[in-house]
Amino acid sequence: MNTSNDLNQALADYLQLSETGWDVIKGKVNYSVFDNSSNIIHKGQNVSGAYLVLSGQLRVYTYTPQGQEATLYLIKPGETCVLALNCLFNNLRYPAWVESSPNTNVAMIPGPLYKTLFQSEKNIQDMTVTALSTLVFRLMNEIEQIHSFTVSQRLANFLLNNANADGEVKMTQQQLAGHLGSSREVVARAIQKLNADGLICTKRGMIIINDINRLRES
Amino acid sequence: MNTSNDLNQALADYLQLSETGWDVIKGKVNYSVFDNSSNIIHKGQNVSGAYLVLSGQLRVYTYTPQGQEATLYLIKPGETCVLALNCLFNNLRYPAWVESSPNTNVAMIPGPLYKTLFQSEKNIQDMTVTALSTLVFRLMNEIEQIHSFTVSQRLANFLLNNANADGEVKMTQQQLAGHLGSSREVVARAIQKLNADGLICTKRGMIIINDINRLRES
DNA sequence: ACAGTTATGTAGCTTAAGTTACACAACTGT
DNA sequence: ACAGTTGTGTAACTTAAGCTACATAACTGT
Repeated sequence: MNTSNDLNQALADYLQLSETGWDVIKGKVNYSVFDNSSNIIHKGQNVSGAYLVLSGQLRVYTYTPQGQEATLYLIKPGETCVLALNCLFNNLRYPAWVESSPNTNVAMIPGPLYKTLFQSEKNIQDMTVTALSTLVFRLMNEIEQIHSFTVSQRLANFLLNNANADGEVKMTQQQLAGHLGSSREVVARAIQKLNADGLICTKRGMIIINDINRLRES
Repeated sequence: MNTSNDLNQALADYLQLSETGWDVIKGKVNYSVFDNSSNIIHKGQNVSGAYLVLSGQLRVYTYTPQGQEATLYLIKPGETCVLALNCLFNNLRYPAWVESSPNTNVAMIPGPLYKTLFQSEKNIQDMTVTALSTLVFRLMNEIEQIHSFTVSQRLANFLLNNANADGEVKMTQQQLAGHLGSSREVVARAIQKLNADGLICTKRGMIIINDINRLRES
């Protein structure tokens, strides 16, 4: 996916606009192609529009008071950056950092344009509200998890939710710690335990689920 | 606020609908008057519409795995129940319990009607998106707080944010624990410390802030 | 092949917070 | 006034999780 036509088509597929809606933004969408991993937004920046990932992946993260990165969430193809929408509708500055994976294409619809679309395009309304509500549920669920479960249980949960088809999670322990809001040592301890029980096995930069059923119950 | 006219007027003030918009819902809004504290929604219930608090207060809560209540948030006059909106737009069942304070008036706009209004009424769009995004920020902030601060610091924060004009927070320690997602004993310990340092003083069912500046820095 | 870098495994110490348990104080209703 | 209920104060114990520290393993580039 590299030609301008490809990108336009991908965007159109995701947005499902009416003809008049499409006319509004035609030629005004800003496409960015990131070949390498690079920073896109930094904290405090003004949000210029709605970001829609066409391919690749974006990572949204903040820093803990101790100075280590803490990943908030990942944005996959077809998804928008909810925080950016938030900022857009409330005129706030972006509260986090965003970094792209290699080979990532992003479409940016300028803020005023997006707001115009939002007023009349049913699909944009739906996408916006759905994105926001999904996040609300995810966050509430996470708060509940933090209060109710140990890091070990949350790790098991995270692995189950983020494993690919082969049962692998390709992340370093440091990255896992970032996602769980904990430290590498604590995560390593939990991994060690799961490993000893034979539920998972570890490789450099990845974890492989051995026994998905027992991991679910752990 | 008790006559049907009063309620209608209060609703109109909050919604700021166009004339056509108002015509759509006229006579179809369901007003509820709760004189005493009573349960309004229970977990798993289908959400019938958008709830707008006209006076009094609603409390949204779940239960911890240990069986104790954990307050998620309070809904004050002029605010809607965001979780209900969420459920409405995603056809989900309500994930928590809701209880009213004494003397609470609530307007319920049936779901289909609300969705119709949402498509064209700018103010309803704004209210909905604002309510959702505000919640997103609050939740993210809370997750950050949980990871970064002690219960004592979060308590201080909570007291500062929820004190009335006289610097009082009229809640029992059990209720405070519910809001912080902790246990009464831990909260009592934190209170004891703040009390010993002279930052607050305690009465049965309430806490009074003595030194707001030092509490901010604690 | 080798040096440099990044990731992992482990140990020991410290502390915030959860848990259990109970005495006592303050309200409530009759 | 009294019994019952609800809220508060406090102590002792246990544990998850954070922090420091370091050895070793696995990659990377030249």
